[in-house]
Amino acid sequence: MSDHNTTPAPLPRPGGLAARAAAQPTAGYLAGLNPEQRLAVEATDGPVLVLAGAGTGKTRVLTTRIAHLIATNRAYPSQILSVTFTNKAAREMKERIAHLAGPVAEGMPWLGTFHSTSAKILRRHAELLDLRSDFTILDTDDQIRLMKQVIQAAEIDEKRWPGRMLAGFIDSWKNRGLAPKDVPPGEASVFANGRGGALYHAYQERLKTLNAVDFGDLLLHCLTLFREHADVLSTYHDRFRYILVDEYQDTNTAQYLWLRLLAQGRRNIACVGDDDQSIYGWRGAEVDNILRFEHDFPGAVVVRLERNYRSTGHILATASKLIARNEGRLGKTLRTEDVAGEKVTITGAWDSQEEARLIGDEIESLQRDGHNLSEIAILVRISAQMREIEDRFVHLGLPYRVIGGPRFYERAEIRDAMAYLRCVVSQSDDLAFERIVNVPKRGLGDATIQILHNHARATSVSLLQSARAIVESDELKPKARTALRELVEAFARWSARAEHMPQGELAELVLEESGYTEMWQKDRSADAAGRLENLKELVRSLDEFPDLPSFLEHVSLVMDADSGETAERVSIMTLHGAKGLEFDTVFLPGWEEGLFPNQRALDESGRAGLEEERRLAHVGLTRARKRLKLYFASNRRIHGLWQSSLPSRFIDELPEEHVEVVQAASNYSQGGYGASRFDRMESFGSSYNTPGWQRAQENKAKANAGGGSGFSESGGFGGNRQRGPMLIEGELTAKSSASSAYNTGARVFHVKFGPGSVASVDGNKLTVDFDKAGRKMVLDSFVQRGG
DNA sequence: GGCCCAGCCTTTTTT
DNA sequence: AGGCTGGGCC
Repeated sequence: MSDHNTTPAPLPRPGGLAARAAAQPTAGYLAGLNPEQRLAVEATDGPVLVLAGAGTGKTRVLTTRIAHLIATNRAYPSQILSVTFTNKAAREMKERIAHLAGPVAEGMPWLGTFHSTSAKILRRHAELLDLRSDFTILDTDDQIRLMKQVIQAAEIDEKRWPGRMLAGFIDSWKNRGLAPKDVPPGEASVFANGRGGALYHAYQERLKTLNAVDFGDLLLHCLTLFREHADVLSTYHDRFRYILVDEYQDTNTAQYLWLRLLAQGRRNIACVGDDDQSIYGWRGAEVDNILRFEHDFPGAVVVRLERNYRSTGHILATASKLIARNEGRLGKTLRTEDVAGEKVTITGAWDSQEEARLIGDEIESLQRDGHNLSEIAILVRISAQMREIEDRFVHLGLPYRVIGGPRFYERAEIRDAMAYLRCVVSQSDDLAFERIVNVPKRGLGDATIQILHNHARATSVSLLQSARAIVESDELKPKARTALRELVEAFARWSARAEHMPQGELAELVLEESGYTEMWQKDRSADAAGRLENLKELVRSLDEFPDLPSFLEHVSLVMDADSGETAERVSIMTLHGAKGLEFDTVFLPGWEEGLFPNQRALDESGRAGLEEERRLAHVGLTRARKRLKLYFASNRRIHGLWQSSLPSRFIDELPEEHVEVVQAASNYSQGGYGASRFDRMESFGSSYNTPGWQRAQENKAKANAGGGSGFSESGGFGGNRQRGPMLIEGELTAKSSASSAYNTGARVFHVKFGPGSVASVDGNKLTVDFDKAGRKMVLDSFVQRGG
């Protein structure tokens, strides 16, 4: 261990727990750890990297380490910063610490995700970043809507340059810790013919006006805070005696910088991860962070956990052999003391429907043998694969559950309801207001919203405030005006009620009075009932929170609702979704070239993409405890078209001695390509005679001839620039003529009503006698002098 | 302003 | 094939 670590300052004893630990030289919580695990727990000071292979007790090490820090008096629970990626992981850790160390875990205020921890820090120092401490956190949906507005305001063709694409660029910049000014000019110009950087800038300005941040900002603003306010950073250095990081291989650059700034203080940082399970490169994770750890944190202790407690011999050997093909890895050799168990099976099917049939049959037979359905999982590469499997299971009456999919809080009805509540809480949440202003339909369409926007922008107020002013005028037609007035009055009423009413009850009232519930009650579509059910569930969950704002914070950051359902069902999920889970029996369908490894990953990231796909395969294989069953189909429908496909190269990479090729015993199979294929896997082709195989070969030849090497040589966005550069400056702040007070008798011009004379003035409201339209009440921001 | 049709695009997913 | 978006028409 490095010698330059500061010994932690002595702490007052946090009571009974410490006393207990001091009394017993070998504390109970250390019992049962293997030597490596124990080292990982007891190497408390200085940087530590724990390379924890699949199933080697990673979470156990993390939680025991925390218990150890507390029990040996090294830190209070509140002095330990512990970050995870997902809420699920954070929740699980909390539970396990509570189990180990008792209720002290309740006092771990700094155990959370990168994002929730960042949000907590930002709320304390919001003013240093030009934000109010009640800033809103936008989700992806809000983000994209805002991007669209920014793009439109810049008069860029939104068809050519969609908001979602800009969101992608900005997201990846934020993942790399780049503020608008830091984006390399070359990259910034990639979007919208050179205007990407300006749009990023404009987007950030809009966020600031809205007092809002997006997910990326949570980290980015923290970086700014830490860098520009050394005094603030040093208070966190004092506070966080120990830092722990879960799934370190998934950190992106921004998170890495965030950690490094915080770890500068005491250098007590322990990162746990597995480079072989890094599967989020496509969203900015840098495997390099873990590969470079010893370089970044000199003197680091590296502990390898290689004893696998999960899988039987054949399964583990298969997974190890596969992942050994990767070059960019730190290298671990997993071993088990478990029995060899069943060999891994590989089954070839004629097509994806037969594949689904075979899996269904296999599961039914397992079920007959008394296996628990909740110990069976089917892991697919892409969600689209789920459908055929689900169809088959429905047909068989086999209970299943799809994990992942659209999350509760992402459903439209929940987001609508949330938008209502956000407006009740905050007068200035324009995005929320815009979302629900015409839901249910009130006859307030684009035209009305445009008027609201114009006034809001001209007078620097929020949309809701703007609406309040406009209903006092004749700007809108009577119908729209009445509708808007009702809405404005309703919000005033609800906000007043919010003070004293339990939030569940309030939500119910809002949904009722706004007509939102009624809208779904009247809806004849099949899922309307489910949506109403979801709304009820939302109202129920609201009451679990002390107040509305804390509920809203929870929803923005903890966007998952664990249904907690434990009924006996087969689980179907993506390989990504399966990380961290384990099952007795795992089915892995779709091991075909193009699907897995996924062609797009190969096209976009080349060799690195292939290695990531292989890691994904490794994750899939290591989810199984006792039984592992791989499948490939010779024909699969992709985007509606039947395509023939070759078995995945990953199948060829599996060790023969641990794998058994199963003959698909179905009538639909055209022959026994399965069994023989594996025998001759080194020499593709020649002796195969089944139609499927021949088709596959033809297809392969065609693909090769067609220049489908997969690697695009261009790297260019050049070529298709058609429009010249446009003006960028000032597009977002189109202030209308600076209007202040008009005097009685002044001549004014109104776009809709034409010329007229001011009859009287009341603040920003003018009564004007229009030459043609007669007497109208208008807002001064809508008229110009003259006429 | 609202409804209906046509065309588009399709990985993986968290916060 | 299918779900969503955008545009055009009433």
